[in-house]
Amino acid sequence: MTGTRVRVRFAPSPTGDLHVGGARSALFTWLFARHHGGDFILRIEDTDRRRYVEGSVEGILESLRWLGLEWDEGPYFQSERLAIYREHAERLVAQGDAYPCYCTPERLEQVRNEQRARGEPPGYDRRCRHLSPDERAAFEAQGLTPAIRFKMPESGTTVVPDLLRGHITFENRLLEDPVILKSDGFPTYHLAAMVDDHLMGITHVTRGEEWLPSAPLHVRIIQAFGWDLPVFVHLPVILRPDGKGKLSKRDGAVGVLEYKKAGYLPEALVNYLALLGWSAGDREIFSREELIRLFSLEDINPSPARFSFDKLAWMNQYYINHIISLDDLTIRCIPFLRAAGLVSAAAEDPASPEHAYVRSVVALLKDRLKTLAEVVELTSFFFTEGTEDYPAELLVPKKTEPALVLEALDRTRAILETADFADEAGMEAALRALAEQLGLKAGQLFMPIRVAVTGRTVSPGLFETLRVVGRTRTLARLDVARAKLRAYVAQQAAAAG
RNA sequence: GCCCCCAUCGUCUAGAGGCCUAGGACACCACCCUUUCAAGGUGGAGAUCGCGGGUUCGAAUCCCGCUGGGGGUACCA
Repeated sequence: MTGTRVRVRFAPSPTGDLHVGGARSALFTWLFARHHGGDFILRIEDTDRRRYVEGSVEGILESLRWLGLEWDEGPYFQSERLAIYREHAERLVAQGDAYPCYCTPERLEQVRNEQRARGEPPGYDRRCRHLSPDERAAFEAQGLTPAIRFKMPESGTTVVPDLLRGHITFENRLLEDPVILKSDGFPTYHLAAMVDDHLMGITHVTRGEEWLPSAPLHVRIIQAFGWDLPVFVHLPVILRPDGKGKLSKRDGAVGVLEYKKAGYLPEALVNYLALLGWSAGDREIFSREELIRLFSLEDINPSPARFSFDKLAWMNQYYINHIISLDDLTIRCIPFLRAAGLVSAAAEDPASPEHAYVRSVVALLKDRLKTLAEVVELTSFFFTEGTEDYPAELLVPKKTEPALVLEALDRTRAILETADFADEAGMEAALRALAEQLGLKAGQLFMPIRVAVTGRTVSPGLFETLRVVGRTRTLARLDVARAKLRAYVAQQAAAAG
C-alpha cells in the first residue's frame, strides 16, 4: 500500500442516532486518514428502506461535525446509486458468479425451520443455484421478481487477511450464497459496500468486528470482480459497562448528541473514545493534533472494551477544570444558560457587560463543573434577584441555636453594609473576627451566610460569591434570611411555651 | 448447535523472552489542604498476567489444549 494515497470511509446506515460505538469507528478511521494525509469519505448506507429512520442522516452529520470529524468527500447515498449495483450484480450473473433466486421469504423460513428440526445448521439450501433452464422459465412466467445470490464455492477455504488479527481461514462449505441484490432492486451490504469501496478507491476498510463472519463473502465477491483486496481492519466492538453484550440504547446515554445535550465537551468524548481500545503509552490526555500524530491502526487492541460512563465523566471534568480556558468555558456555558432563561442574547457578545458577568460567575465554577449543563443548576442564584426558596432550618447549622444565628446574621449585615465587596480578604477577616466574638467556628458563621446568599448549602467559595453577587443583592438576601429566621424563632418559642 | 474473534488489577490499559518484587488512569479507602462542594496533594488496597501443558538457561510476552467472554448465523446493516 505504500505509495498509494490513503482513502478511507465511514459508512453508517441511517437507522437511528450515531452512537458512541459508531463514533469511535468514525474517529479511528478519521485519525488514520489525517495521520496519513489521506481522504476521509462519508457514505450513507441507506439500502434498507424498512429500517430507515427519518432525520437520522441529519443527526449523523451533526454528530460528526460536533465531534470535529470533517469529511473530505460525500456524503454519498447508496440509494442514489441503485443502477450501479444492479449493473454489477448482472455482471456477476453473466459471468456465472451469481444467479437469480426465486425463493420467497416464506420458503426460506420453512427451510430453516426444517433444518433446525433435524438438528442441522440453518441456511439456504441453494435450490435456485441448480435450477434447470425450464424451471427458471417457469418461475419467470409466474412473474416473480428474483433476488440475486452470489455463488460461494462449496468446498475449500477462503482466507481473510485482517490488519489486527492476521489471516483468518474460513471453510467455504459452511458459508452460504448471500443475497446481493434484493427483489426490490436494492443491493444488500455485501454488494453495495464492496462495489462502493472499490469504485471510491478505498484502501483500508475499517468496520466493526461484527462484519468478520461475513468477510469471506466479501473477499470472494471482490475476487469475482477481479479487484484488489483492500486492507481489512475489523475494529473491536464496544461492550456494555457490565460486559454483557454490545453497548446499546438500553444501557443509558449512547447517542453522541445526547452527550452534547448533557454538556459534554466534544474534545473529552473524542479523547475518551480514542483511548477505548487504543493507547500510546501511559499518557491519557491528548489534544486532537497529538492524536493525529500518534495514531496508528496497528496499535488498536483487538479485544472488545467496556464503555465506562465514570471514566468519561472524569475526562469531561478534567477538560473543563484543566484543559480549556476560562474564556472558552464561558462561551460554551452560555447556550445552556440561555436555554434556561438565565441570560439574554446579549451575553453571546464577548464585548457585552453581561458576557463579562457570566465570565466572572463561570470563573468560580471552573473547578466544580462536571458538565456544561450543570452550570445552570449551580449558578442560577447569580442571575436572579433573590434565591430560590429554602427552609429556615437550612440557616441553622448543627450545634448552633436559631437565636444565635439570627444575631450573627444581624451583625453580618451591619458589617457588609459598609464592607468593600471587591476585597474578599477584608470581608473574610471581618467575618472571622465576628465568628470569634460570637463564640462560633468560622464554618458555623459562614454556612448561614452561604445559605442566605445562595439559597443552598453547596456553593463556590463564600467570599468570591459575595464579591460577584454584590452588596445590593447580598443585603436584600440577608434581610430575607433574617425575616425567615425571626419567624422560625418565634414559632419555636410559641411551640415551647 | 455451528462458525469466527478475544483473554494483564472491578474497569480502560502499559508490556512486543530477561528492564516486572507487573507500571499508569478511572472507581474505591485513608490522610493533608479547607468556610460547604469540588479541585489539588500524599499514601493505601487491588492482577500468583483465566487454567493446564509445552518451547527456552529464562515467558505476561512464543506454541497447543481447555475454560470463559464477545460476535455472527436475514431479500438488516
